[in-house]
Amino acid sequence: MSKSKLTVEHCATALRAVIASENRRVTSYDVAQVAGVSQSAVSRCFKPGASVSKTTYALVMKAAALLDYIPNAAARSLITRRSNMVALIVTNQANLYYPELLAEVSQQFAARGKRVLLFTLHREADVDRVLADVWQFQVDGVIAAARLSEAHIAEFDRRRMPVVLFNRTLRDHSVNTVTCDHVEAGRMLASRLAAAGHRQFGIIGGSMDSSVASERRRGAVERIAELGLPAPVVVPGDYDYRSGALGLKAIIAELGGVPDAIICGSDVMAIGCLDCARHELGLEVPQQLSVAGFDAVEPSNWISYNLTTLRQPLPKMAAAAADLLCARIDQHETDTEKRVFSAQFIEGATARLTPAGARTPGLTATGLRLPVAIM
Amino acid sequence: MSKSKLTVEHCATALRAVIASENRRVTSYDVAQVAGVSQSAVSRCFKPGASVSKTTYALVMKAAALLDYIPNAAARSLITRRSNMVALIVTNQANLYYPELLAEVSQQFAARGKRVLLFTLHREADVDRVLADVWQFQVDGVIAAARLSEAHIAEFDRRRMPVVLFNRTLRDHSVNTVTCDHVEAGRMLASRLAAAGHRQFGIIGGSMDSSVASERRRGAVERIAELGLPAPVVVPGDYDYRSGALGLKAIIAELGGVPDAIICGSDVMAIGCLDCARHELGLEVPQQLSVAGFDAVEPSNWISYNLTTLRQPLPKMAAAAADLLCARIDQHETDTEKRVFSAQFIEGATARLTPAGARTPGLTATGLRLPVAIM
DNA sequence: TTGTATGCGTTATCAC
DNA sequence: GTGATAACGCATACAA
Repeated sequence: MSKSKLTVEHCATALRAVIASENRRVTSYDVAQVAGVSQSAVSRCFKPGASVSKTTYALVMKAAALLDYIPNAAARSLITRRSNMVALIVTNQANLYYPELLAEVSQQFAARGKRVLLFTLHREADVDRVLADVWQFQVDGVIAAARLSEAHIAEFDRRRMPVVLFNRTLRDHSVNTVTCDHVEAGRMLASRLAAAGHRQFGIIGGSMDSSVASERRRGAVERIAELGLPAPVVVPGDYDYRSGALGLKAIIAELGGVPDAIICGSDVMAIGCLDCARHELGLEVPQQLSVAGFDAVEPSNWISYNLTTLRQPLPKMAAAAADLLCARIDQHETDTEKRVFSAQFIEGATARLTPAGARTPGLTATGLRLPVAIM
Repeated sequence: MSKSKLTVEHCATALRAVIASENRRVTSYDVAQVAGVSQSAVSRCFKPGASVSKTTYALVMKAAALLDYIPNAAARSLITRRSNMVALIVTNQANLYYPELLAEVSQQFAARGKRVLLFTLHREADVDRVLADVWQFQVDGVIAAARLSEAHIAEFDRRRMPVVLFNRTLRDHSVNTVTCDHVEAGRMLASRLAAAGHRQFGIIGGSMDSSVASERRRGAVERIAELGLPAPVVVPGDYDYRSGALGLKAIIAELGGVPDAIICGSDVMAIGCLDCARHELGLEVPQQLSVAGFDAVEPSNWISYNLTTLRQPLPKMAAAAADLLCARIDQHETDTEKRVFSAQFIEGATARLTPAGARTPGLTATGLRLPVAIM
């Protein structure tokens, strides 16, 4: 062990004692002192592409390690005007039904050197308080997976805060969005079911302020009308298991019989509907009733359900959201873009997907058979 | 509209233009200028219990509103040494199987004026990189719901970083923890099942580095031994649906027959086991086989499963974690405390919970009947 | 490549 | 109650 090394280490431990007694943090000045260089040299060593000599760098890193020095992100953000934090605003609902979303978003940003500050809404009314916090914390951008008003979006603009809406759209506003085409998904599902001969549909929607569920419903209703089928019975739902059972019973009551197919605004409701149909009402699914959902959550794939559903490409959507936001933050991109992904159809086994033909006549509520519809 | 008001508003709009042209942020100096007071007066107005006159306060708030001024948390934290952020370190697994956890923790801290910065681990190996970020971002404390080594905990101490371990314990270390008593839960489950006459157990554990699953397993194994029952067959699992089916088959293979009961380290595995037993192997549950899990995740309550399981009081645990951490942060509490909650038994319908008696003889693999065991 | 000097936006300390 | 002034810890323009 060389003499100079000994000196450096002694110096470091002595300084650590001083720092501890003064009850302050280790700063770049401390490192500079131990390393025998200036504070700016230390600063440069922690900046990726800076011009520092090999020897200075080694000295500084040695001293930093001895002192357990780590740059203070708050102080850095003050001058760089970059906090390397992004806000993720998410409703509890989204959190419960897409548990992967948080992890995906978090990792996509981590890979881009940014961390996620979490803002959960338990009620939509909280949005004002939450936004006030978002401004305070100096995040570099926002991923909003919650319902925001036009006024709120306008505030983002006013504060020049980059934002990407996730599965939300806002007409008449140039704002970055990443969405799954829920209208298309609803249409696709209706088409497939109609092609298999279903005529009378029931639809269990989401809560009234959920744009996702309402778009799915709209797509299905549109397509059913285009195909000239009887108007579906539409009942509201609350996105939960119980809603599925309640919705099914409400539809049967209103229709005075069992429909050919039930389209649910989410998998959890579809599973609730399915369990009710099979275990409470004793209906054979899909022989007497087809049931379909949306989202392809994990349980939809379990043997007991094997649900017919549509999958959102969540990992790709999270990556797209991170890309859009980082482009605005780091490359000062100003053009806005709307990235729309298609849902992927999962056949499952809770819906008949081929025409029943003569093999199983009389399954529809109306007793009428539809020729294979054009998809 | 009074003359002075007009002046203030004009002044504000003019200043906003200047600020925009200089491409800088709105600061407390700007507000002070518009309000006609000093910068420190503005600062005081935004500090909850400060001494400011009614009129000054009104002037400042008016000016702040006109300028869309919000205090900069980064600058504040530099001097107060408080960022009002806490880190939540969580594995992807925990995120997937306890989706409520994130929301609960986030809201508990929001209620205490703190925000959650999210750190997800996709591999345990990431922990070093993640911790480096935790230090950088100057969080006030850490909730760790991931496996941390003794060395890592020691680093928390060294950096004087308050930390609460969530569902993790570390022997020989005085550190705040909030846990569910998983050993007790495992024992409780074994007792109940043994009391109902089950003799031969199979256990599907969690992955080998999951303390939660291993504690549950240990509790069950201990209790089974205490009751003098045959040694259970223990196989590892991976916390996922597929592990449940694989585990069941492995147990049957090793045992050369169907055991009386399977205890799974998590609900998801229990559900996988259940589906395999019923739909692949054609076993009647619970008549031919009892299956139990842990966690009481939402699907465990669905009609198709109605699982016998144990619930962790997650909301209370999240609140306790927030309390402990905030006490250390805000009241500089130095004593450490371990808060242990009991799991709540959920009867469900996938396990026989009363002695079979003479009604259904010969159900056990060994054909022997156990007298009601002492709980 | 390196060191000096300055500013980021706030809170805290002190006189007044 | 109010206003000047000094930190907080870092990055950067500039001179050397």
